[in-house]
Amino acid sequence: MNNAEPSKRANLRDVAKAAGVSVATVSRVMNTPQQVAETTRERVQQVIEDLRFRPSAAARAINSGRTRIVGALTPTMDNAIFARFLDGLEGKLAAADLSLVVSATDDDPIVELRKAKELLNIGAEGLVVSGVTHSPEFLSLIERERLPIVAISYAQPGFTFPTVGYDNAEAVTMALSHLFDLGHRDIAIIHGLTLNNDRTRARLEAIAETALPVRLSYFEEPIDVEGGCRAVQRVRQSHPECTGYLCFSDVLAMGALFEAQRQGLSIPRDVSIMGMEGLPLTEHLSPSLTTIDLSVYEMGVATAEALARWVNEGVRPADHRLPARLIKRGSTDRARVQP
Amino acid sequence: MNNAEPSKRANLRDVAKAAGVSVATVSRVMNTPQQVAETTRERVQQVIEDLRFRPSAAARAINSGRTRIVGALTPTMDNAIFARFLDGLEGKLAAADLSLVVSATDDDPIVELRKAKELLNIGAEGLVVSGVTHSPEFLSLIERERLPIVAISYAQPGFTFPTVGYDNAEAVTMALSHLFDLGHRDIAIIHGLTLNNDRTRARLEAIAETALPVRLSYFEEPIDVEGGCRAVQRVRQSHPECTGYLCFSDVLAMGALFEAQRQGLSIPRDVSIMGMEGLPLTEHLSPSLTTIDLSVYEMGVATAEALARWVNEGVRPADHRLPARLIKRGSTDRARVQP
DNA sequence: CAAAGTTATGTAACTGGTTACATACTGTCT
DNA sequence: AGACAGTATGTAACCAGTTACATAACTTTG
Repeated sequence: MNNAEPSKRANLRDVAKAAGVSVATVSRVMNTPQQVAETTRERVQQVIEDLRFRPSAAARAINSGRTRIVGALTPTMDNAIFARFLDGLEGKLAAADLSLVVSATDDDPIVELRKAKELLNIGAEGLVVSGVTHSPEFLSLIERERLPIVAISYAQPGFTFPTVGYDNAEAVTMALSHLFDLGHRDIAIIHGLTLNNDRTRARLEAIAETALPVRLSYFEEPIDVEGGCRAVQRVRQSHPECTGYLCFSDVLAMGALFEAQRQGLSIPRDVSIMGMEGLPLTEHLSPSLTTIDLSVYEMGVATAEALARWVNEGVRPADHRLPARLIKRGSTDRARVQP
Repeated sequence: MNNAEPSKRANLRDVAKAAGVSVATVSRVMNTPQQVAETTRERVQQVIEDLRFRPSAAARAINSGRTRIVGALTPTMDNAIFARFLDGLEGKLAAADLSLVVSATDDDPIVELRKAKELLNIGAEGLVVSGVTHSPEFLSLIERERLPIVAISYAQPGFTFPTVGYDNAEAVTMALSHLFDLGHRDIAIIHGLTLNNDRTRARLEAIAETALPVRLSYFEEPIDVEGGCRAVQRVRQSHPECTGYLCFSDVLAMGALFEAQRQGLSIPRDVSIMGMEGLPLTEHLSPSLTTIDLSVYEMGVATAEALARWVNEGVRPADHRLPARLIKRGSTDRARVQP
């Protein structure tokens, strides 16, 4: 009575044998059930359930050439902005029956290339990358594989791959103008590392070309709250005349706000601070943070739609430009009259 | 002269033919190169490069039975705590040559079951889930597939699957004791939705069993900054006598802090507020937030190590209990003397 | 009632790798 | 010189599905 089954997973042949039909019939029950007579279909279904048959993804993939997997290469996940983006991305991809593999690049092109290759090795059918600057090896890899790929956080119609993102120049100009309109003339630009980050560089270039009569000073720090704090310490030391702090990220802006308050500054009376991104959190700070909303969640959704159509239907998506919108809140106000 | 190649991707046979060797030799060049004579190996390597040959992941998987993919089912990604966890998880998994597919369940067991099935369908070799409460269908699915799986955020030795997490009861008791030691007797417990969240429920149960002579009132809100704000509004209305606010999440605590300050309360003079999780951000708030550090990043790393060993080497990991540590900061202090 | 059409099912080739086994070649030892 | 070991390579089966084509049974039509 020792029913010592090897307990191996059942395959198509096992099901066919148990149901007394051919493998083709079982395959049809699963893929085109209307082609199978009702009695046969029900019998096969029953066997499938009894044997707990689950078709092998690999075997399917080998025939269809499809894995239904796409990959996202982001600098990190531990950053509110990418977390929010990925949340939007995953939700919409799942609706299109695609699975999302995430991979952090740490803003290093070498890591990006390596991880992109790994994604291809596991059969990713499409990719999401951050920004439009990539290593030549990466670009040629994508090109020769003819891989569907979408670049995010950067609106650049006509780029090598479709872009889903905002116009960084427009967004930063909007921010600078806001401070200018409030009378700020000495402005500290607090930004993330420019190394391997074209979004930051694009914003800096736009700022550099401004026609507004403002005096700018620049402070580079890693994009975390700590970085925002340190930036403000540096601003206070080297450029205490600045009355407007423009941060290229809400995270930096939060750090800046906290540190400025810790230093006894009243925001916005003494100094105006603004961020960029539009994280939900910023609304609840005291004072609430003026920011440029970059619709990050929507970017995730739009990216998923674009990539899903390309991967599933072969339609290369058009560029998708997301609006940048000034959200005026409590952390910015008219500049104090200079002494 | 029209060299109209169909430009199909090269496969093993193509490479073998072009190099004038058998498919077995090409396969050996890729997997056990030392078995192949040097001249042959070099010739084949050259053809592989010329033809841009990339072995099909599906074909490999069909033979090895391995996909090198694992899945993580988290309630959401758009939450600092899971983002940080996933970041640690992905990094360590990548080092073990495993790819991470993420899937948001929205704390809904039905979605969890559906997405778990989808992960199995794409061939996930292992799973990460949040907490130890799951639908019976989910549990039996895991059991009959004998799938390596790790539950996080919950230390429970002897549970159906290995757990990597902290002791929720210990953590919350630590928090409550801290407030008690500071003289707080009327304490508001601000927590996330209990529905489908066993971490929250475990903390509530531990709190309910406390021997400390304190008067507790409970406020349930979604875990976001907004929720923290609303909770404080409710506390101020219905239980203004509370001097200690214990939030089960740093995100709630931030909202609570902001709202309390907005209502003109001085923290920690009028009210002490504390969170749980130990997000880096909390250190920089004004006042800095007292919290229970739950080593979330480390949890990601430990989970990756546990799951990677199980998936790669077949070794079912032991439970891994992470320390909960009180980080005393500026947002808590001695309770005002009651009038 | 035979020809034609429809429907259900089966056979076997095919996808792209891996690998057990067979074979051919080279060198060593007695 | 012949037996033997060791190395390099090839042949073909195999993994678990899909699908083109063949076939059989049954229905419809002239």
